[in-house]
Amino acid sequence: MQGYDFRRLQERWLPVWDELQPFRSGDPADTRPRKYVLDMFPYPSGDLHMGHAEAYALGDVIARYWRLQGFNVLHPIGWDSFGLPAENAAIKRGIDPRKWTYDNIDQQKQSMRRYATSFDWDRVLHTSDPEYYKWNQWLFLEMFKKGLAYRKDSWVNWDPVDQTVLANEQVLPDGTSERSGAVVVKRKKTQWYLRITDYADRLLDDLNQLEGSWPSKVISMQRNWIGRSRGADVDFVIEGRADKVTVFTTRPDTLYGVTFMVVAPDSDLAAELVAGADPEVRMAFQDYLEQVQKSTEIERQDATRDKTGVPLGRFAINPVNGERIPIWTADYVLADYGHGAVMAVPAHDQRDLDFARAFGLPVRVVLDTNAPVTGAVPVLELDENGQAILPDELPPLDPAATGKALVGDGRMINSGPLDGLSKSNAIKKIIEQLEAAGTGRAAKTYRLRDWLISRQRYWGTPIPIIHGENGELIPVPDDQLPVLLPPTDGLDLQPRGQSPLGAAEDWVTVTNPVDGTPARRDPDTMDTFVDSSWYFLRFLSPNDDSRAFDPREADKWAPVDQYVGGVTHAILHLLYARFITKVLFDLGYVSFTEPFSALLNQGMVLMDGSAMSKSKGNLVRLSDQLDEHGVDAVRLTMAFAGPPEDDIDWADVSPAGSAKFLARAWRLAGDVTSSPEIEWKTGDVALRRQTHRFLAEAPGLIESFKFNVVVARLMELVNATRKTIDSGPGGGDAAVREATEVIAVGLSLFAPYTAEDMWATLGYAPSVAQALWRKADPALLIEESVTAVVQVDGKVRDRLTVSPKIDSAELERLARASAAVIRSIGDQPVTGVIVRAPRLVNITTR
RNA sequence: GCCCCGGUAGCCCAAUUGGCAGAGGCAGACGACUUAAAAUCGUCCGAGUCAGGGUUCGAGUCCCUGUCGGGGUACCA
Repeated sequence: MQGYDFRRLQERWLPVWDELQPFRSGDPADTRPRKYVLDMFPYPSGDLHMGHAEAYALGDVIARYWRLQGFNVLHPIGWDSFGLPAENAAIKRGIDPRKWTYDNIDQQKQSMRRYATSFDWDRVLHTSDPEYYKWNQWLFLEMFKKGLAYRKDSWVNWDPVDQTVLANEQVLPDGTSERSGAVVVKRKKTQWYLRITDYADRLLDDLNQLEGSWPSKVISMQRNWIGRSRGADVDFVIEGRADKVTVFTTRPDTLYGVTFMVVAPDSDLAAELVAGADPEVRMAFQDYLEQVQKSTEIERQDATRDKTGVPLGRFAINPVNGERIPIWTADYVLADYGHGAVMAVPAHDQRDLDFARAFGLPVRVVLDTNAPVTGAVPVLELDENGQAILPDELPPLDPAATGKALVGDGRMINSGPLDGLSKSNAIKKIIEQLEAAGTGRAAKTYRLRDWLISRQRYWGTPIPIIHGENGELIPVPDDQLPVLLPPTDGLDLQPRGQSPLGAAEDWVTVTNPVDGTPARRDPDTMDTFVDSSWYFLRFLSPNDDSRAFDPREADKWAPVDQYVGGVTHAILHLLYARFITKVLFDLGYVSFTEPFSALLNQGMVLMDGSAMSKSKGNLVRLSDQLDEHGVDAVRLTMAFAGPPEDDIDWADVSPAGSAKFLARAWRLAGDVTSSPEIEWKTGDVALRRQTHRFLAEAPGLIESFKFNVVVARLMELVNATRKTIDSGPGGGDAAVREATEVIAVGLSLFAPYTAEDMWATLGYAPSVAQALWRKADPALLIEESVTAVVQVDGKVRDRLTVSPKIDSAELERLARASAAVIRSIGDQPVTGVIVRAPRLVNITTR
């Protein structure tokens, strides 16, 4: 007999699976219950790498597990194949982005096949196929018709390297582009947006449903990103202006402490207010605005930077006390948050205080934070002698002098009718008063902004809008979809800040479908996150050319039962997919509001403590690993390395060790000498118990993603079986066959080639992929005896072998009779006995 | 700055959720087989759970403080 040779196994079984196609899910006569297991689809840049290998190994464990449990599992794969890298590669090397993209897809497809991923290859999709992006355009037009897609002239994030606008979500916290790494700048542009802010409350509140099924980290990141704050809108009369200006504040209780107002320099409001001011003021404002616009996101977001700003020479009237306050402009106020204007309360807001101190503006305390809050237990500070400092001896509250805004709770002062109230009571009362007076109301606002989806690049979905001569926006009629991308011949794809499509004259020039007058196509393409926001639905009927997806299939399969992917998409992709799902629900196309019922985030694969990269010289090539250790060993290593959400440092794990274990398991099958018809009952009881304990435990471990523990249990079972063969009843024992069969089925989750070969050696055909998980025999799970620990004062003094059914009184009697226990108690009085039958007795003497 | 997560043998990780700290692997040592080596098989070596305090009959597990590491977020009114 030959030794374990992973190359031979791979060559033997791959053609068999191709022939058998055990992972097809589309049989309408299939009556098994269904599960939808989805891996995030890849972007086709080059071949698969170690990160893909981890993600797809783990997703495959879950898909194969549910199949073993008797489910019809939908486990599809496709490619997120639009996007800038294809276009940039095309520019750099002069190849058509189509060729680059589809060549890469072919390569990845072959690698996945070799990697033994259990995908349903009948359902493959590529988002760059016209058959796919047609439905992107359909979705866009559905949203356009509902007012959810709209154009807006606004300051946008501009990537000066890729020469395109970016969504807020694509700008990293350090102000650089997540794609190109360039420092993002602001430009004013008319762009297409999707009205995700209309869904902010639902996107936030529905996260509660996902609690427990999604990683809490992702949930909190999404909550943070949506960033709902509650407070009040307050209307301020502006001198010399008919309309009031509304500001949003989370601290309406401090309204009596307002000493000035600040508007965002890049807001329409600032421009309008300054228009009526003196020429010097206008000049100063212009200078300031230019200076602000020149600054990058990085500079702007540096909170330690000194406050800057200029007065606008205009005044507002505080609605609660009639005070006249100056209006300033400063870039610490953002144009697109709230109303682009704030009421400044320097005594109780650090930013306002910094600004007031920089420009000598008044500071008025309206909340005494030294005063005990009504109903609360006062916390007194102690002096150096440990004596309590009484409130009236505390240092005076003077933020103007200390530079520290008073943000705590306390008692309202200098606030007319609010005096004496606590912060939260004052907020309630002032909102009532504002509402009664008609000068304000309770309000909430969000950090989330509308989703900017237009891109000035070639390799994406054309936006299906025609611009009429008079600027009207006409949807491309349904029967003219898809709007195909023009060929790249003669087009200059070099980024120049305008969509290359605009230069394709034949393509861009059309007649107005309404009145036949000359018109032009919208030259922009969509953000590729639109493509990936609904692809999980297209998998359900990938070849349906009459609609985006078949709602009957959606009722059968969706939402996705288990989604698997990297935490890098915690905000972007997952938020967009949730949003689009809710839109499709509102439009009546689906009957659920959340796309992914459960989410597993796998960690990253590192090398020597950091992410792999060519420049760091720590790149581990997947193909090298597969050549050296084989597919099964690499997959097993991914599963065994630790909890799936933890990063794997390839330097810490041992694919060679995995290969050794697989060889050890595989040899068991060759040592089984009994036939499949053997009577299990005749087998070695100890091994049978262990086998059935594995059968009972493994499902719970898999379902809680403890793949590493399942592998460890398999190792134990292999060790025990080996022992039974070599130094027990031998390879002819029924328990050896039973254990080896269970090992083969268990291993099929992680190491399909090895498992398949074992299964054949054990005399079964055609495929372990079509086997089922065996039920554990309850009779074999009952232990005959257990070890009871006897403690004295918490220290273990004796161990007793007892029946698992022993009652407390009997166990206590045995424990107190133990010589070791009696010795250890000595002549101390026994003060208590805790009995947890059948495992533990603790006798206390204190 | 704010929010969240983590620290268990030299290393990667388990521990029925408050009940004997060790399942598994890597590395290491020794032995068997071999002319020898590899492969294989067997045996062994190993922390008292980051530090301090608290709750409890009992704490790796719960609470507090600190520390180290990781992540998210940051003029969001």
